[in-house]
Amino acid sequence: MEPLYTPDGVEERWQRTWEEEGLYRAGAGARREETFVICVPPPNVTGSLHMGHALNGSIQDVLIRWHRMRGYDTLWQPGYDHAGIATQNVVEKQLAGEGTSRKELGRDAFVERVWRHLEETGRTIMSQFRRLGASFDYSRERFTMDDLYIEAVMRFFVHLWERGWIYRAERIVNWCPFHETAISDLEVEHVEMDDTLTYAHYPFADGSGHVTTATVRPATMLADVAVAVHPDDERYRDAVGREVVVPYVERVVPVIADERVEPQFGTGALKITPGHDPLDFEIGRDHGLPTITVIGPDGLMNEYAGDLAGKTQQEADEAILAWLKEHDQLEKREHYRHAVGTCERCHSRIEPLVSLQWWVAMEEPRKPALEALRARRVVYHPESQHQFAIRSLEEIPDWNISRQLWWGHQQPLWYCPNEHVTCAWPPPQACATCGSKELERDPDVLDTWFSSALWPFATLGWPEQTPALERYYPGDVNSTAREIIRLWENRMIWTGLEVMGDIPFHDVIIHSTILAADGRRMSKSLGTGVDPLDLIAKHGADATRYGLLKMSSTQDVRFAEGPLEEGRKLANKLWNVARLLLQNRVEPDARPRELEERWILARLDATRAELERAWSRFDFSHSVQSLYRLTFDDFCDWYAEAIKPRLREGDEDAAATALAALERLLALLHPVMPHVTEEIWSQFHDSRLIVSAWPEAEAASADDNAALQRVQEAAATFRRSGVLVELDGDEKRIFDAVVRPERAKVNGNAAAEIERLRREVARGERMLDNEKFVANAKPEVVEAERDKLARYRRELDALAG
RNA sequence: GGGCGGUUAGCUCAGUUGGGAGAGCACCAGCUCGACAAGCUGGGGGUCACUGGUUCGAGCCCAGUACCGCCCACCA
Repeated sequence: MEPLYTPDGVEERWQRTWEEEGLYRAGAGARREETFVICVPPPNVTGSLHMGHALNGSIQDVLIRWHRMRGYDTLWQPGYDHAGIATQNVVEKQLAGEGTSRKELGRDAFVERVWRHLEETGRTIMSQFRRLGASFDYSRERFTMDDLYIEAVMRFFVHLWERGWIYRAERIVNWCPFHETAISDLEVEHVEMDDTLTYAHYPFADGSGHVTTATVRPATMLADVAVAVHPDDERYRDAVGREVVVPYVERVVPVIADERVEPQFGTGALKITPGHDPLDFEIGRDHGLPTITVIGPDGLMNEYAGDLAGKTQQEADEAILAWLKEHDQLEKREHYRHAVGTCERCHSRIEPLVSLQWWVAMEEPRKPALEALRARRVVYHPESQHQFAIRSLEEIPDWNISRQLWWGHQQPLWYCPNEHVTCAWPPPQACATCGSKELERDPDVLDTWFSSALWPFATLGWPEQTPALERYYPGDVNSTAREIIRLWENRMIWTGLEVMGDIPFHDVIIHSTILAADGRRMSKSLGTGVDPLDLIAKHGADATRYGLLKMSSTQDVRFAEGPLEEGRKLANKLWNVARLLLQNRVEPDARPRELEERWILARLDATRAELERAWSRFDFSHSVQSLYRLTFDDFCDWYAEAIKPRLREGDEDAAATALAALERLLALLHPVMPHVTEEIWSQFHDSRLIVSAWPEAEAASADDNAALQRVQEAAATFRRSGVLVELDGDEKRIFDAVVRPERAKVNGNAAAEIERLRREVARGERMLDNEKFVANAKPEVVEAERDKLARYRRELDALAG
């Protein structure tokens, strides 16, 4: 063994070995009936490992490896999401680069092209996860576009249809003019943009003056059907009920009153354009106004735009502005900064568009999920996110599930010439209503999240009642980032309750976001991303896992390399103490004989308890800190130093107990740092640590702990002041072994130490003289103060006397 | 505009029910001891964002202010 631990080669070797020996497989090493199941948030099939994956992978792997060692039948389910709009976007961009487009290719050729693209560059993340040491059951990899998975999606759709929860409605939706598809509210990204607010006169039809409205999109005036004001707005009291003339198109429309108009904004008069604005759509609907559409799905002015048909919106804006100027109806234009909806994939400006879409009515399906959250059968961590998840379900809108895309699950809906709709799977032979055989399938595909919502049970074989589904559903934990609570987590809960009759997991971990060092989000487009694979290459997978876990918490954290270096130091320290202890090849023996042996076994057990407590609460940051302290302070600095003289004398008991203690230390560290621990383990075991037993709880003696604490305090006093506190027996022996007073060059300062103790004594006396403190503080707090005062007085006497 | 979180050492962050202000890194000084200089020992460094309140006692509880971040949102 070399003195410097280098993870290169070692880590890859174990990753191969574990997988080849089947130790990653579901159920490997199981010694009990209970299962422990996590399904990974399926990454995009075209994606590559980023910091979020690496952090989340580390968290999940700690839980999986810990439970595997505890003997559970574990399954960590891997797989990929087809990521409809994202993947289609990538391929469309390629086509654009080749001077062609999906429309030129046609649907079948395009989908073929996507598959080819995935064969070349898809499905790479799972191998990157392997390099992190993630112990997925890779043999069970699933993809949302696998034939069996498609089957599940279709069957689930039909199930919802039969429940009567799927309906078609014409509504205003978020339309992406680049992808030419509707997207859900959750896929819209609001971005602050500079804009211009145009104030235009709408003359009264009777020629007596005008009302002024403000808009950022003059082109939409062509579709105006009213002007609305707030009912309590004094300025427009007389205007309500009269008629105005819309500029350019010179259409006569009413002035109406509606409470949803904000009197403070602009002029307080709002032009109503139901075809192109969500608020206007609602107001128009409630007032029985018609809907006019002048912008088409391609973002250009359509045939209802009269002489502006075929123009871009910008051209239409300019034409209308020119008209307003010419007719002296342009009041002013002013700079205006506001949030504009954009497509989160292509960043095109969202076009609110009235269109016919399919929806899932959420009123019924959300109920059991809400109940499960309220009853805390499913709990989000931290608590604030649990409350958020509940609020999200309380306010959940109906779900627009159809997307006008080609890459995805085509809806199992067919239309006959008589306009009947048939929903069926497998594909029907005839219309369910009229029996017509002329069926045409709905071209739309489903929202990507529709298939993701089925992940916990579809990956196990649903709708078939497979043995895997029987055994591994429901699962236990799900771990993810904040932003997909609504998109994914809540949906898995209601779909699980709906078709499986049970929740998919009982705990949801919402982990921190790792920000770039400057506090901005890590993102490819900003160039602020840090590649986890680079970190692994530099520090090793163990150190990277350690560092990321250290950075995990409930709040966002700025990325720093310090914690990873800490992890590397820990691996190296462990490696070296193992070198020391493995010099004496004896059988490990866990029967402690001496004080320091009883003490280190007690410390190991205390850390075991701390880890169990922390991991049960999904607190990983503190757990790795416990491991660091245990290894450096307790194991190396005290225990290893204390037994060195005995090892030198050839004390076989000391060597045997030391190896037993090392075994436990390796076991405790394994879930966090699997590679270095397995490598050391293999030096004195034929078995594999990954499937070895997690240490059992042991009884510990408080006296041993107190004795060691006396030695540690004596050491601190000696090092600070040069004063030797009297000790005897084992305490003296350990003190001599660790501190080596005969060789120590103590730069102690007794005078300063005496001064320090005097201050402490004075402080203690002040507190205990304070009657209100003694009367009001908890008895144990007062008692602790008395103890401390007594100790400081004792030490002061020893030094000064 | 609404909701949530943050502000503690030069940096990244802990601080569990109110009672000694901490860790790692960085910095300074001293140490080659039977594994480890990627080591060991010691040290310097803080108005716990600000203002007010409750309390014998506040980093922690309450009210407010400032700044930062995230999520949500139909002020045209």
